[in-house]
Amino acid sequence: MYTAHRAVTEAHGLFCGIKEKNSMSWSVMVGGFAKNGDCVDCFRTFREYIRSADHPDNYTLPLVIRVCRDTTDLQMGRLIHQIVHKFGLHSDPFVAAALVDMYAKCKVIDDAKTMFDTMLERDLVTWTVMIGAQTECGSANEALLLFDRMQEEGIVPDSVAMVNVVNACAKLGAMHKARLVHDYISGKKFWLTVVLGTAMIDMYAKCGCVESAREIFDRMGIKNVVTWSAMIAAYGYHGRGREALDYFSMMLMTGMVPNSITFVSILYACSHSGMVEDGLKLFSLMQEEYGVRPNVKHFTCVVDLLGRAGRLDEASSLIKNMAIEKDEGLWGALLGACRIYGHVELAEEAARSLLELQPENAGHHYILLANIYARAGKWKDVARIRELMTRQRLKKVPGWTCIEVDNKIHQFTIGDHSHPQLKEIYEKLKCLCNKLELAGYVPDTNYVLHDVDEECKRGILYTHSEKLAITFGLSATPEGSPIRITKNLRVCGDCHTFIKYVSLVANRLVIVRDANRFHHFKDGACSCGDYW
DNA sequence: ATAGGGTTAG
Repeated sequence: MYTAHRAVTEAHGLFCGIKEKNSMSWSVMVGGFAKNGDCVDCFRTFREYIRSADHPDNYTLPLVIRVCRDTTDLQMGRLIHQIVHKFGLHSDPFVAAALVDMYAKCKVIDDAKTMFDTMLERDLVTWTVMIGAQTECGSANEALLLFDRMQEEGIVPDSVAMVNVVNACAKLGAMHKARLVHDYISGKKFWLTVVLGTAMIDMYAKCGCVESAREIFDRMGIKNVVTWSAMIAAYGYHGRGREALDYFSMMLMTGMVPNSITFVSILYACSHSGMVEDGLKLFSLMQEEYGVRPNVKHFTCVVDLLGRAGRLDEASSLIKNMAIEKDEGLWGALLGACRIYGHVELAEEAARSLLELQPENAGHHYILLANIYARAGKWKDVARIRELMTRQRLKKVPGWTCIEVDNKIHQFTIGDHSHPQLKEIYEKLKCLCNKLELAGYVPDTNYVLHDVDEECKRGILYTHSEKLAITFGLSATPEGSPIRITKNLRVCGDCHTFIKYVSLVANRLVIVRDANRFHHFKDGACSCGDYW
């Protein structure tokens, strides 16, 4: 009773008074601490339990494993896995599912997979956890294959399982697959819970179709703050700031209280649509009316907002005066703005602060800085940066682009020649470029940082994965149908121009999902207003 | 009076 009311101190008092504790009393106490978020007390009680009992039971173990998951304490997780082994409980489906989930959330997919593969009996939850694990660790494609395998083995999914499948589609941005999954959900008459509905909104939005996302939204009887935030975010990253603001007002009118994430979504929406004043107003409203303390993400949105509008000094002083810890994304936003406006000095300052944080994708930031130097014609500095990168063995993350054709996903990666039609595609791309150039396209070799001649630079631009994917898409899909591509990095300026001309010359709608947002290309223009 | 899986940003 006490643990149910989060009165864990009282519960512990009573617990200490019990002379002969059985496994049930231990598990209630451990679970009580776990529910309350007291991970130190939870682990301590668990240790006492192990010491006093002959062996731990399979009720208590999942509880502590879950705490390891929530705190991503892999070390503790592995220790508990050893205990599980020692007592031969690794084939218990409850314990095993908890372990798989813990490994996945700690991003060690190999251990999750080994655990899953060696299990004797897998039930719905175990499969669901593993499907989620693959998505979590960046193999959404694998997740969808697992879902097929699960069905082959006769396991019938429920709505929680479907949330994980829907998430995999969202991560992939695979529209055909999304439609198939949607049909499946409708056909099997799953109860459209708030969570499943919200996940589907997110899926459609991330597959590039806000309209379908909205249809789901409209049909949902019950919506929570997450549902509204997902819809607002969707309009935001599709560059439809006006509608994001409309939905935000509607949300307030229904009496729904926005949270910290809602404000990140709406601020982000403002920045992507260049609605500076609206964004700044919301930033103060958030603090004054809703008592939401701005975190580093909110500040990043505002820096982005100011930076894109060219108000670099305000952005930079906002960063200087803020009282919370600065992170990679924050400085990255400032650096990005410097790139747009060619502000070399501020870029150097941002890059210096950024690199002090020893970021994981240092290579990316160096490249951004090198881009800024290149634009300013400072080739010596470009060379210096490249040398630094070589010395530190920093590599550029290889760019890839995916396109879904006939329910199959084709991936194009720089330097990867595995696509069977690649030679043909290169020929077609050359031919396409000729047409585009006749229409006015001029390749922008400023985006090539290698110190080679103009002709070589043009050659390098040819290999950009989005160009290959689009060329392939043009011939592999019916005339007039939209082309949807997903890529892992941001579109380069030259490819952005290239795609504009494709939409004009081939008369196609091209929808690009990049690392940050969506671009809808139509009749030679892009929805981002060349601002990304 | 005890156990494992789910949604929004970046």
